[in-house]
Amino acid sequence: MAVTLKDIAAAAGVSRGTVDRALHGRGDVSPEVLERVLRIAQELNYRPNRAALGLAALKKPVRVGLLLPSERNPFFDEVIRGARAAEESLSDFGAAVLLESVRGYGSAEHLRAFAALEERGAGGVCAATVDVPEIRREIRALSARGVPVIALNSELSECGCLSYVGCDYRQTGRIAAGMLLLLGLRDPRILIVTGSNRMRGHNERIAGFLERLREAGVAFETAGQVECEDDDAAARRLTLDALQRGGASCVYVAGAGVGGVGQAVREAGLLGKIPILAFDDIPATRSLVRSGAIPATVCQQPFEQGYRAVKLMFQYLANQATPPARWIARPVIKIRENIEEKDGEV
Amino acid sequence: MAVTLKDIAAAAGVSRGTVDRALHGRGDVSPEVLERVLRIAQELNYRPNRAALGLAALKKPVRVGLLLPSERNPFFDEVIRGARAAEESLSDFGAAVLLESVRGYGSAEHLRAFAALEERGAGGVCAATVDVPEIRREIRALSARGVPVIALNSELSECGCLSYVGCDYRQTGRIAAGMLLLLGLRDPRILIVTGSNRMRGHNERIAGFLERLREAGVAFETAGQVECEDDDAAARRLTLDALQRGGASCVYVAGAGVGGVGQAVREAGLLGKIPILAFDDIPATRSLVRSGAIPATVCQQPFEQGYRAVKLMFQYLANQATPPARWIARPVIKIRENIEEKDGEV
DNA sequence: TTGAAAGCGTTACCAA
DNA sequence: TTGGTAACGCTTTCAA
Repeated sequence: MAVTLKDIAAAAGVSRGTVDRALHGRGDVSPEVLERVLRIAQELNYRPNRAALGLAALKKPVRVGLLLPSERNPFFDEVIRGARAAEESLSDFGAAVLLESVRGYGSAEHLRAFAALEERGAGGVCAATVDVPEIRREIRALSARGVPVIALNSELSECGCLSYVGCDYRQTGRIAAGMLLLLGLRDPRILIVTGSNRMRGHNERIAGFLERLREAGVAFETAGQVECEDDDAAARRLTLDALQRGGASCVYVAGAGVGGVGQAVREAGLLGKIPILAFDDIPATRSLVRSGAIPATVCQQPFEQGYRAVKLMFQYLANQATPPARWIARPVIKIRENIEEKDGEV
Repeated sequence: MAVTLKDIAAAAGVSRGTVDRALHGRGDVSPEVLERVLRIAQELNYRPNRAALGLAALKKPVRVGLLLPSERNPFFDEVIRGARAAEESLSDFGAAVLLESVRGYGSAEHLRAFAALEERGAGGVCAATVDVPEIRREIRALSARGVPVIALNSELSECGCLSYVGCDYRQTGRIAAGMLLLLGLRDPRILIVTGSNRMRGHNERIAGFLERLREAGVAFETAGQVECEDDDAAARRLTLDALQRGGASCVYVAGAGVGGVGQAVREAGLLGKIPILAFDDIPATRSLVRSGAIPATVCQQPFEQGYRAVKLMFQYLANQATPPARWIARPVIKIRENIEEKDGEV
């Protein structure tokens, strides 16, 4: 049978309340008692019972804020599903999720959303936001006010975040390169379509991709790099233009806008003739995988990310369990034969 | 705030104990009270609180039996890791796992292991066993005695199992075919190495593989099919023989014995020249993926399977939550670039 | 057939 | 600085 507070109390000759205060540093405890209790807890390898923690936590429910650029963004819909699943499975422990859904990555709107979450009583916030000074300042201020922040999906530079939950973009780029290698293209000529040069994740995906190709000693060259601002219309225009001018044998899409890229490749009469490598499992990639235009897409488990972020934040708030500095989603390769598998059984 | 027993008791004008008995059909409850309580619970959408359930369940701990052919089998080591992880995360709810590890698939030994688990007080058993009459009879008998069984990793024909937790072998075969298609081999000549023609999973993997190739309209032919009894030495010998005789441009390994296959391909001077398609992430496949001999291996999340089986069984025993008839692990494609990712964060 | 109460492990509040 | 106690939601046992 597991060691309980009561066991420690008995061994230390004090009451359970005192043990509780000693272990959690709340309230006053005399130095001797403190030392004794901590030592005994250590020796007995005390681990608090989660069921009991949960039951007790019901008395003061915890609200986890969620800030996502999820307006009209199917990727973040999955993150939300995961967060809701976590809410559901933690609701018996007193958890609730507050969602602020914004459109795009404008920092003014993100700042408003942070304020709204605090206003609504969030005890902590999981945020997929932008790595700019004004946001970092806000996060530092929130943390100082006792509202910790977990960076979700987009990593943030030093700003006191509790943790990063997301993928390793460089690594997913390397995996995309691995799939390209399997295709066995001779001397590939690669057109790179990125979302934005300001998005760290997109840059890392490109760096990882090229790094791996170089490592493998492939005689590749690039047929240019275009920036589509994650917009399908721009992606279509720029890709078509580049294809007609540059003659690529392969397109690498580091960000969104895949639908536009597919359209351009079709208009150039190259659909199914040159492979498109892309990321994530969203309707646009999914349909191109089905048609064979995308041989493989490298996904990052958005459901899991949402689930994890909420769960880690809750455990921190309710049980003061410190999350790992980084929780990295395992990359998932999807091809035509497994693109229909659905994610998110928990 | 969620609806509690107390709320129902108040609404029905009875005590909490009565509500409990009514909802769970234990003890005597008058028809009128029963009807009233059930109706109110329904209306209020009552969902028992898991933390409280867990806390109360601590009083009578639940033991989940685990029967695995895991002696000298790295695949099942992962299943065990998953089961232990589940035990750990459920230990605060009164769960314990009893492991019986056997060598191979001999039904006599499996029967002994079933008996041992019952003897040791297992309230339910998760078993990776063989689909033969004497085993099915034992499972029926166990179930009748109130010890339910979940089929783990190997599906069993009708024998009253509570659930099947494992992969869809046909589907993983199709995915392997998908990877072969991506490689773009012209008119592939495929040597099929199976573990055993008596293993349903192996047969299904072959069927799915061939089915998908046919669907895709590939002009393939087989360079024979050999049966290695999941043994490396046999696999090496049979593969070498077949390669020298038949001249395959690709080897498909449906079961274990991959290490032997790799050895044979090397001895035939074909390592890295003809692709080997295999399953699971075990040391043998892993090292062949690293060296490039296996372009891709299709894995079935053994950790998850172990975790899931134990968790479902526990929830059934402790909270009478009926598990789904089938819990199918999502297949995972591993190539050189993601073979080092480690599984089993829960 | 029903109700009352104790107990599971933890937290939080009030009194000493 | 400490101890006692009620409370969280559910199960179980004992009395009525």
